[in-house]
This record gives sequence, structure tokens and C-alpha cells, in this order.
Amino acid sequence: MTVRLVYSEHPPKERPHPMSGRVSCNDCSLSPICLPLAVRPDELEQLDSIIRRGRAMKRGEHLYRAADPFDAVYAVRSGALKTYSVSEEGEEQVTGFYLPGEIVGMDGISTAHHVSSAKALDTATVCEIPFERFEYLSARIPTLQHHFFSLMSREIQADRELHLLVSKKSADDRIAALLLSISARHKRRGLSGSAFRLPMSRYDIANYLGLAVETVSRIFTRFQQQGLLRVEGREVEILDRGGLCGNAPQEILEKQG
Amino acid sequence: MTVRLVYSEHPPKERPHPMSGRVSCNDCSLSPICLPLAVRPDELEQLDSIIRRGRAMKRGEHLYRAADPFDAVYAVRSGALKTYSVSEEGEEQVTGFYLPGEIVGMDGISTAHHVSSAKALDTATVCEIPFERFEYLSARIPTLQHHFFSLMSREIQADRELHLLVSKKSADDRIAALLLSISARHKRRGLSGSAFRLPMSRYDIANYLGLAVETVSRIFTRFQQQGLLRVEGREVEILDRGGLCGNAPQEILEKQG
DNA sequence: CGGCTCATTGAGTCGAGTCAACACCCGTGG
DNA sequence: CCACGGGTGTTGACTCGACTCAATGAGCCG
Repeated sequence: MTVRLVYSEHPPKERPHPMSGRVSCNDCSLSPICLPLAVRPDELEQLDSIIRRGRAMKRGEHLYRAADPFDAVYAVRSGALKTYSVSEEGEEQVTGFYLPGEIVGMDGISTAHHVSSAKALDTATVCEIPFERFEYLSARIPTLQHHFFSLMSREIQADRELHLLVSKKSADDRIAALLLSISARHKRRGLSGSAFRLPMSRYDIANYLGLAVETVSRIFTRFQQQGLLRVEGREVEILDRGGLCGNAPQEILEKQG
Repeated sequence: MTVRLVYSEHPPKERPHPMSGRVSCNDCSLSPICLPLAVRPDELEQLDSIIRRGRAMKRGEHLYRAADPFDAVYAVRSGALKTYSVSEEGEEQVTGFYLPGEIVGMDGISTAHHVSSAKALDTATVCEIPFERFEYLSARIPTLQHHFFSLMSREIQADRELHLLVSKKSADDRIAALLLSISARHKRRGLSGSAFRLPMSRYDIANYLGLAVETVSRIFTRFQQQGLLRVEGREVEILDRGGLCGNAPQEILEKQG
């Protein structure tokens, strides 16, 4: 099979286009699912004023590395990132994938330095939210404080679901759950929930889910044979959502909202 | 072996004794590791005034259940709790163990109802912190707000370490890491870091770490044969910390501070 | 004393890992 | 232009760590 599937939303890029780095939260298409959802229009200006917008990143570039001083969290604007940590034996552990509208970097708050690294999986754009100023602001905007508590709480919830997934479910279930999660997060942004491009490699998927690359590959192939999916490299189309759910019985492991 | 090991700190209970439910944060021996560590003496009064102290719980009693409305987080004062969720298939997933000085219930913030259940593993006492009032207060006490962000961030960190443990490490490593974690958390409270009583059953340990009960049992036995541990039911003495660390290479999976 | 839960131990099986080979794509450079 | 090499993905054959099933023992409560 050599036909290139074309239903990915990658080219063309979503609005706001990465080039237009100056777009304020007001004009950003992601604001209904990002931080701004928590604040009134008149407060949005204050939030807007502390955000450094539109930092562009190339594939493979680091947003921060473990042990870097922590002084900001980041909202993903376009593209995708992964976070990972490295154990003393040097083995990498992928801890999360972050899509547009999601907040990355919250794990560094308690230690004043990052405990993991964040790397762009693709060309990406992020908005930097200096944390000290953000704390100052969130003490003055109750809904913002509450929303950030919520976001962190949701991150904890997602980690717990992942814990269940990795500690109790079969390899099939894990892959299905990841696919459904990414699907749901796409749909939330108004994109197709059934056809999309995976931003991460098989290696990253395997690492994240606690599997071997070969296992991931085999399961993708089998899902395709079973008519659950259409797979072509990183392009995926979900053909039988019900069948996948049967494999990943617990809802969808969402990341944030 | 039928000798009952006596080095557990269980009887006698730690001060403050569960009976003395009225002890204010000021007089609580846990305050250096609990919420109060973040506030000045004059602010402590305000925090103190919103806390409902010394709720006593019997072994097996629920602090809250999944789907209960969320309106408070809880500081463990004595005893121990576990949190768990139940998947649609009815299987339980233990998501955490909470010892004195630790905060439980943060996973319910985003949904306004709890997504997991919390159950006493032993006779326990908890201090209830009504969350709405707490948010009001933390907007006025910057260090308190920051500390709570920190606590949640640390919870996320701990979950990520657990993720690594469960998805990449052998059964031996997982057990060793759990023992070292509990040891460290004991030591933080000024108790023995080498001899203590596990508050949870083998079943809970297995469930938490993604193992079968039989595996946990076998490994405890083997660790004892290798001279790493002394085990007698739930009483544990760590004999060779270095040997255990060799099994659990990553530091110690701490929960909070 | 039964009945219960919790813990331990043994025997056999299987899901997923490891090792190894190969196919594909893409950029580089002769 | 094609050859080369590295990164990424797929497939097959074999192995093994941890699970399952099963039986027994220890402690606790009514």
C-alpha cells in the first residue's frame, strides 16, 4: 500500500496559523478549551498581558529539560509535545503527550526546577505563562485559581487512569485507549475524531504504554486486519469505535479541559 | 516463626493521640509536614478556623465514595487510607496510600464530585478542609496558594514515578520501591525508617503495583531469604537498604511534603 | 467450633518481551 | 542520477516473568 492518506489536518495547519504569533487569547481559536475559558472578558486582558505568545519550535527541540529552573508553564498552540524523564540507568520514560489547548510543565511547581523534559514531536508553537505572575493573577481572579486547581486535578485523574491502564489492561486495551484518547482530544478542538495523524512515533507510544515497539506494531496490524482501524504509518482512521471500546472499556483517558 | 515483632509504632499511637480530636494545628506534631508549614503563625489561625479537626474513622470505613459531591480535601492525622476507583467491569484499582501528614481527595476538584473512593485501612483520624473556604483563604495567603499548587504538583510527580515503575520495572523493583517509599515517609515523621508496620494488605499492594497477590507474597519471602528484609505478616524490617535500592534504582517514590 | 479473610506455596500456562532480519523513507553526497 | 546510511516500522521465532489455578495454613470473630 503506497497511497498517501490525505485526511490528516496537518497540512493545512489549523488557524491560528503558527506564523501569526501575535494573536491574543481573544482571537485564538483554542481559547474555549484553554486557560481563557475561566476568565471574564475584562479579566482576560490581564491574563493576556502576562502571556508570551507564539514561541515557535522545531521538531525535536526542547521546551525545557529536567533540572532546568522552573518559571513558567506552557499552553500548546499548535503541533504536539511529549514529556519524558530519564532514570539513572538512562532509560527514557515518556510521561505524556500534549496537544493544542493543553498545559504542559505543571510537574515542576513543587521543586522550582523541572523534573522532566518536554520536547516538540513536530513543528509546534507554545504560549509561555510565567508562573510567578500567574500565581499573583490567580490570587486576584478566583475563577482562574479554581480553573488551575481543576487542571492539575484533571492531570492527576488522567494519571490515575493511565495507572489502571498500564497495571491491569492488556496491550490491546492500552493501544485502543490511547487512540480513543487522542481521538477525543481532536474532536474537542472541532477536528475529525475519526481520522487524524499521530504526532508520535511507535517508539514513543510503546514507551508511554509500557510495551515493546514490536508489540505496538503487531497490534496496529491486527487492529487493521480486524477492521477496527485503517493505519498508514502515522495516519489513522478509526473504523469501528465500538470494537475499540470493547478493547478499552474505560471511557476515554482524557487529559484536560 | 510465631514471634510477634514489636518494633511497630502502632501501639503506642503517635501523639497527637486520636482521642484528642480538638488539637489545633499549632499543637499538632504533624504541622511541619502538613499544610501549616506554608503559613505564618498569624495566618495559621485563619487556616485553623476553617478546618474541621479529628474526624475518627474505623477500619474499612469510607471517607468518601466515587460520585459523592466534592467539597473538601482531607489531611490524614493518624492511621492510613487508600484511594481506589472501580472500572465498569467492577475491578478495583488502588490509586494511592495516604499516611499521616498527607492530603487526600485532590482528584475531585475538577469534576465537583469525587472520581475515586477513600477508605480507612486502619483506625484513622482525618482533618477536613472545606475546599471552597480553602480556595478563598489561599487567594489571600500567597504562600498557602503556592504550597497547594506544590502539593498537587508533587502528586503528579509521584504518579509519574509510579507510571515508570509499573510500566518498566520488574516485580522485584516495584515492591522494593514501595517499601522504600513507605520507609521514607515514616522517617519524615520522625519515626523509624527501617522498621514499621504496613497498613495495607498484600492484596492492596499487589493491586496498586499491578501484580498478582501470589507474586507479592513470593517476593516478600525471597527478599527475606536474601537477607534484605525481615517480614512477619505486615511487620517489616529493612535489613539491607542498599540491596533493596539495587532493586529499586530510582530514589524513593515520595508522595508529598 | 465453623466460617471467614488473609497469606503462602507449588505446578503449569501464556502474553508480551527479546533477538534478529528485513522493508521503507528520506536526506546526503559521490 | 543512483548509492549509501540512518531512522522508523514491520514481521517471525523463541524465551521467560508473572499470571492463573489449586491447595494449605494462620489468625480472627461470632
